[in-house]
Amino acid sequence: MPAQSMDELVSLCKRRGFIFPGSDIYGGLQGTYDYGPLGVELKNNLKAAWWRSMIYERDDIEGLDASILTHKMVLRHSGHEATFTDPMVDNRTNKKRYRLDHLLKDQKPEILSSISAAFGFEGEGVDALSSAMTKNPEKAEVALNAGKALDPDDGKPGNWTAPRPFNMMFKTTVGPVADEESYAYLRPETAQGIFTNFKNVVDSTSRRLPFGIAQIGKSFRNEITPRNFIFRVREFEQMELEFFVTPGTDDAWHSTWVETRLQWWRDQGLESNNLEPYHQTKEDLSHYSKATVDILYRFPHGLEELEGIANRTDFDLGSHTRGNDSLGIQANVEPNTDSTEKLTIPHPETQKPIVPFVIEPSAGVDRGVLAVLTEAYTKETLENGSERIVLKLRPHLAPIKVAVIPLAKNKLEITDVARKLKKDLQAIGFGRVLYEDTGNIGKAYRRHDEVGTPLCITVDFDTIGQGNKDGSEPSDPNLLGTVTVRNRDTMAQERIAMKDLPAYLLERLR
RNA sequence: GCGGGAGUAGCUCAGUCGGUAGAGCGUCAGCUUCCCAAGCUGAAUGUCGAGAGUUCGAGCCUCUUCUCCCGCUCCA
Repeated sequence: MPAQSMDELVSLCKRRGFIFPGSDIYGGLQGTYDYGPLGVELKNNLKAAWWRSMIYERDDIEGLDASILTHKMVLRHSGHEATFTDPMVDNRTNKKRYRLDHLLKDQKPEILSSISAAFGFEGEGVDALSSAMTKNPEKAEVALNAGKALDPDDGKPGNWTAPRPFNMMFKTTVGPVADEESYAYLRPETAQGIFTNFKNVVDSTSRRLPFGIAQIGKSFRNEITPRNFIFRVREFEQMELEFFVTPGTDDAWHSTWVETRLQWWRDQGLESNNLEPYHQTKEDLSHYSKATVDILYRFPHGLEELEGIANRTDFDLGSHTRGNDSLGIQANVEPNTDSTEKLTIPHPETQKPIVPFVIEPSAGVDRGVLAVLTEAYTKETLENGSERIVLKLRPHLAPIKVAVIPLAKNKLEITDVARKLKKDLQAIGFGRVLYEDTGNIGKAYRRHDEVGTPLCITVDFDTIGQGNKDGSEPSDPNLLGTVTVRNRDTMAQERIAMKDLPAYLLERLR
């Protein structure tokens, strides 16, 4: 049974060195977490598994690592400057806070028109009214109160503040002079770096449709309320694929990718009944998307998004394309005279330049780590009544692959063999091997259960051809040069010759 | 940002009326044991989240602030 509460996971992560609060010794910085010695291994393993499945095991995807600092024009034309700046208003009476456009949409028609009249608005539509009000906050405050806008919570007229922008993107100054214009953004998603490099990748790899560009990297969002451990944080890591397809084939590719991604998460050890695809409704869809399927996972705090697979149509490449009004782009894109490029590729049949559609499977690395930890966390009651905590991680994700344990830590003949074995196994290169000599053998096993080490190898007296501590009992000559290998999940042990270990381990740690 | 709860050793937590800082587990060293958290001896680790105030004296009372949890709000 997976972890039931976030608290027990947080505690294990801190205790064993997976994840710590960011800036801990100064009281912590909200929405930041640091990965410790075991956490970084786990996270790297998860990313490596994704990269392998995208880049190495397929023939139609290229890799990329774009910079985090991003030109403001990129995020202007991507639509983020507009949509990531939500004007908020507060009701002073009951202390509730709303997005201005949401609040307006909740009003009855007659109230909406009296607000509109009080503001002196002459255009059409709630969104236009909202953006007009955002540009003139003082007048907007007067209009909201004069028009008696109702609070959706209690249905009474509120005492409204002026709308104030809340920017979800982190800005930073670039260069020595901090003035109005010398700023850049920390990217709010890795995707834009892929779109801006579309032409570079196509030109340097001779790719033709369909093909994808994959990237893993940090992104930053100034979340209002970071919450739930590493689930919602301000600095996080994404694994994103932008898969470019011929318009018309996009729906089929979208379904294909949903299936592919679900299977990948199952391969990381997540149980099917804890994974749930969710088809976003029209109201949920973001500004760029034609259809989005979320892969939800049953986290300790609830069923929430692990990955989103969006059909972004030709919106992104279209938006970043110079002279995009002449290319028959299907998405509703703003004219672009800032970009220097046409982000097009020949149509596979007509060879005419087109802006392709893009399917985007976008997964959160940190959320993935949290899901994998949640799923793996297991509390078992043993036959003797004692309890053990086991992280039943898939071997390819385990931070430590093998622990080599000398049965007696003060017996040189044994520790020498164990140390040499550790070194030899490490050299094979399947991941981290640890020499473990703290406490007694049972303690060592339990410690490695708790961090998910799949196999523990014990060097004992038989290994060195000695029946017991002082050699007073005869040793079985067949056991000379063999060790015991103990399985994390079953606790069963096997006797294996040291020379056979490399093959044995490679087969089991894949 | 609002409302509620919490913050004391690495973890889980106790701390009475305001009067010298505690337990269990864990960690480290040594001994012992030698295959599933056994035992013995010893040790380290606390600005009691931070700052200010009241007081002869504050872990405890007051204020400010930070962080975490729950519920709102938000969530490309």
